[in-house]
Amino acid sequence: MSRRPSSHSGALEQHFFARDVTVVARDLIGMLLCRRNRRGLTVGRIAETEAYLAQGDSASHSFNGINRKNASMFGPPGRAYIYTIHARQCFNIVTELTGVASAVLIRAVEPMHGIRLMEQRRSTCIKRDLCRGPARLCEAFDTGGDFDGWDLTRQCRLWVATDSAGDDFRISNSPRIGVTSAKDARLRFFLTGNKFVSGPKALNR
DNA sequence: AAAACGATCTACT
DNA sequence: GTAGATCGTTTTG
Repeated sequence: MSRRPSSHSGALEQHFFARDVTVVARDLIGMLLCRRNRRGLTVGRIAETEAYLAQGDSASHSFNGINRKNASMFGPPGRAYIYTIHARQCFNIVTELTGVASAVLIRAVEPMHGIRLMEQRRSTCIKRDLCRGPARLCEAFDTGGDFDGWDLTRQCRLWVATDSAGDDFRISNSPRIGVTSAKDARLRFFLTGNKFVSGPKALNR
């Protein structure tokens, strides 16, 4: 029978996120992004991430210091940082110690559960396009700007969970993790050969 | 007040 | 693979 991931996959705790941002970005590959509200439960396996460093990363929103918009990046690890661009949302997870403004952008997840709900939110039935891309997955999971600063370790409404053995969402094949250095010291991580990643660059590796 | 700029997406070849 | 759409925020005059 179908088992609920909330009963077998515990939410990641704060100490998981209180580590080097590139390590967290890599370790998040294969973890589960979970969202629950009155409409139901949606779960996706994290397929692509990107690390934004606290130091020397001109592409990071924290590069020019704290302001009203990016304040969550300077807060405790394990919180959400949600940014709006092109009238769309991007979902980040704050890492390292409080005051160290690093974060991991979730670029793509593989739909695992609640696909019907994702299809409704996204207005498409093309599974590959449901959660491929940072703004698309935000729409599929209905993670609006309200979640900026949200504590993702509480296992409530929106959280990140381990892919613990025995539940319905276990990774069947050992994921091969690809790494590519990008400009401005950014780092991307993704499952090689996974079709649920956001761009052709990742697909080709 | 106007223009330029994005951590993007869709549609189409 | 890429042209065109998109719109809030920042920069410019």
